[in-house]
Amino acid sequence: MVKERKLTRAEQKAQRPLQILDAAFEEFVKNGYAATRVEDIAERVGVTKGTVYVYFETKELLFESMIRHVSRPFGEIATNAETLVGSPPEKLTALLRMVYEQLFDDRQTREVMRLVISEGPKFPDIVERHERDFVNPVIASVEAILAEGVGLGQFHPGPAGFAELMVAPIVTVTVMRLIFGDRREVDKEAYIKAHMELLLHGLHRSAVETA
Amino acid sequence: MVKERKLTRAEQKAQRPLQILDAAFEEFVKNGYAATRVEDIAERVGVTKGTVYVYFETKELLFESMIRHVSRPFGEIATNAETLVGSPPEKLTALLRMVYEQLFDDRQTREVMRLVISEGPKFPDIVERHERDFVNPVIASVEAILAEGVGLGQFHPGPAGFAELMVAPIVTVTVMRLIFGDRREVDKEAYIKAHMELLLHGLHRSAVETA
Amino acid sequence: MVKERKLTRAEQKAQRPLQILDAAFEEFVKNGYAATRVEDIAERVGVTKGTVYVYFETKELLFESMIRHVSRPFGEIATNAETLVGSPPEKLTALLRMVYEQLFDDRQTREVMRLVISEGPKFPDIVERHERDFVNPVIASVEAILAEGVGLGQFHPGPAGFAELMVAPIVTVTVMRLIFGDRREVDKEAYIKAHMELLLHGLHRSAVETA
Amino acid sequence: MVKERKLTRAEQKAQRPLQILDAAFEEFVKNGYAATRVEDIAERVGVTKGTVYVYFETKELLFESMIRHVSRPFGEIATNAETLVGSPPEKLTALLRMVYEQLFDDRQTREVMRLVISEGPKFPDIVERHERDFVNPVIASVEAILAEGVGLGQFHPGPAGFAELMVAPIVTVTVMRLIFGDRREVDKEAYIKAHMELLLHGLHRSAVETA
DNA sequence: CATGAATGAGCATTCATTCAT
DNA sequence: AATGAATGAATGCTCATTCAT
Repeated sequence: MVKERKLTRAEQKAQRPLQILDAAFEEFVKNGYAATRVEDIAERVGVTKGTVYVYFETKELLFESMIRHVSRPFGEIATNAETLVGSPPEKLTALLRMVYEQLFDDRQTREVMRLVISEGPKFPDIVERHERDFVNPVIASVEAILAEGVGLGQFHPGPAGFAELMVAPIVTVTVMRLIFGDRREVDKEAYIKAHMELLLHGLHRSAVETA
Repeated sequence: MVKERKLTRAEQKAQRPLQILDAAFEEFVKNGYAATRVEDIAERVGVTKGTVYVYFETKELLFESMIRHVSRPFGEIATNAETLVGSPPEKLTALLRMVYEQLFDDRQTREVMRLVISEGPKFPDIVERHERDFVNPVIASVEAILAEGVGLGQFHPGPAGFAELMVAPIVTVTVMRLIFGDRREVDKEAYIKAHMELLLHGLHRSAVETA
Repeated sequence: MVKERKLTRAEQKAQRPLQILDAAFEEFVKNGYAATRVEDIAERVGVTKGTVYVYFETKELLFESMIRHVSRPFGEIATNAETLVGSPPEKLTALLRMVYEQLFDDRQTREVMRLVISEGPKFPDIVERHERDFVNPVIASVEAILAEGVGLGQFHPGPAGFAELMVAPIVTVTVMRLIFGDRREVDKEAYIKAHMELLLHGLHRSAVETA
Repeated sequence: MVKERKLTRAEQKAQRPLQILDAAFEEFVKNGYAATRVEDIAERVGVTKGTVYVYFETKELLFESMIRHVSRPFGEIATNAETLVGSPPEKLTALLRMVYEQLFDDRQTREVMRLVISEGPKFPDIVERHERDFVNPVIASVEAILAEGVGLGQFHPGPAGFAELMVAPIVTVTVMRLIFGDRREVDKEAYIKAHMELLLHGLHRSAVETA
């Protein structure tokens, strides 16, 4: 309220599309594409249906714009991955922490994942975008570190062949959060610690023990 | 077509609900709950809209019945887990193979997972069922083996504290299959092998090497 | 239950149409023509929809048959009216008591009146029947007595010109019963007494007093 | 048509609900609640189905609104009754003339009576409203005059105990008009005159004669 | 006769979209 | 830009009616 006073008319108008996109995110996440009413999105912003159509031609385009809108931060991971320092295990640990933050902690990214799963068949574009902007960069970053580790003789080439395995615990805990919400809480730090131990040392005691 | 002649009225009638459930599965999977038309389900069976309502009172009940219908095989895993023999690593490997078959290979279970993710917020019942009939049994079976391994001094208590970590690669590859379909094919056997190696030995070479 | 044992198959079958008509009466009265489901009528008899169609071609014909069925006793009044004895006031009193019994006390006749009012526009036949079998005979009987009374110099020709006036209190209390059910109970005997006094003596005290 | 040009959007909009209510009255009267199609109401106004739903959430609410709409003038009788002057017989006569105008002459009120009779079981609210706004005020007004007449020694306490008896001829002729329409025309003035004579003097000649 | 599965026309209601103001 | 009245196509659901068994 106080802030809004500061905005000029012009600024406020410039905000409209963004407000609509944010409202659209909430509604589409709550109900899915088909079950969401344009009117509910408008209501959430405090405008009428017609206004939404001033900025977005159709509900489909609004949906796609919204996905693009909330997908913005995705690309950063790849960039940041390049700045990591330390040994491969250290870099891997650091990178995976970034993925936890991005995928598990960030509600928007998490819910985009739900929408990609549920609306993907109807909106191939968002699947492609998700692959290009999120999956591929993450996989590439992980692979780079794995390759380095293998090159240095620190990582086994076997499990290192599938970057997906490294991020799987993150994907899984995220999916469970999508499905069960708060009903199945996890001790995040303990989970991450166990995840890292598993990655680096495996379950087998003899292996580590003798090290 | 030829077969149909053989069916008596009574037989045909007994088939109807099953035919409708199967058709409903296909349509709900393709479009999601809201975007699926009862008429399309009927058409797929070769009957008219009204016939669907002879067997299912509402679209919602049809959806829930369909989920129950295709969720039948879930319980078996827990039962079979108890019959496993061998060392904990062997049993774990065998169990995870069963999960691969159930979750990754079986289209119905895979698609139920999609529906649980997308329609869960609207159908809390299917989330509960999925937790009770699938997630919990699998987790419990894995935990039993992990506990045994820890008890025998073969498994580290650290990573063994989270059964989710063991199945995470399966969940992840399944989710990716849901999202990307055939676009991102994986060499399943190589993936499973890497998965098992990772679980048992970890990435770290020194560990294994020195063993 | 016990009674039914006595019925032979044949007898029971002969009953079917009557049972259906009775059930139809209840349902049509409860919901009106349009809002009544043939299935509910069948259910009330303990048969299925199809059975109703064995005996009645359409819902409309069933409705009309039902009206005819429950309208049976109407004609009797006219017959009985002719057997009345006594002075015109005595005969009028006796006749009106018969109308009270027929119209106000008898649930079937009362409810037929409701149906004539509500479904008359759609079923002109039942209006005609009601006029011919009920209204006209009653009016004619009243008129005959009034004419006799006027002829004998006992009744004023003025009010005696409208037989409707004599039965109006009965019609009115019946309509109120249809509308208000038990919510507005009347002391029937007191009402009839007041009705008769009004008819014969009017409200005006001077008139009676000086008599 | 010509007029419409003159209406501004705003004016037209303000008219819409009223137009719809009027159209609804005609259709509901013609067919009853269940057999009336919202689309026919819309068509009568010259708009489409959807427009009706802009103003009325459901068919039921439209029906109830319509009843309220056409029941507006009911309350006036009670108010006007208080302004009557003259002797009790004069006041009674004047009051009953008002009831004739309201109930018998006014098509809307007459048809509301039909709807109360036919739809009352499904819409208890309209029965209550009819009782509160129409029946009770009329009865109360009549009773006040009767009480006054009895108090002045001009009316017999017997028949004066039931106000319903005084209005019964009006109710009856109205019901007959509902049922038979124009088929059974009455000489209204002669009927009213006979009605009044009956009320005040009764049928019995001796009574009046000797007065 | 009786059944009940199947039909299909019908209807209430919803909602994305348009457009005059 | 913003509104919101109006549209009309769509869709869930109902129910009178039919007919093979």
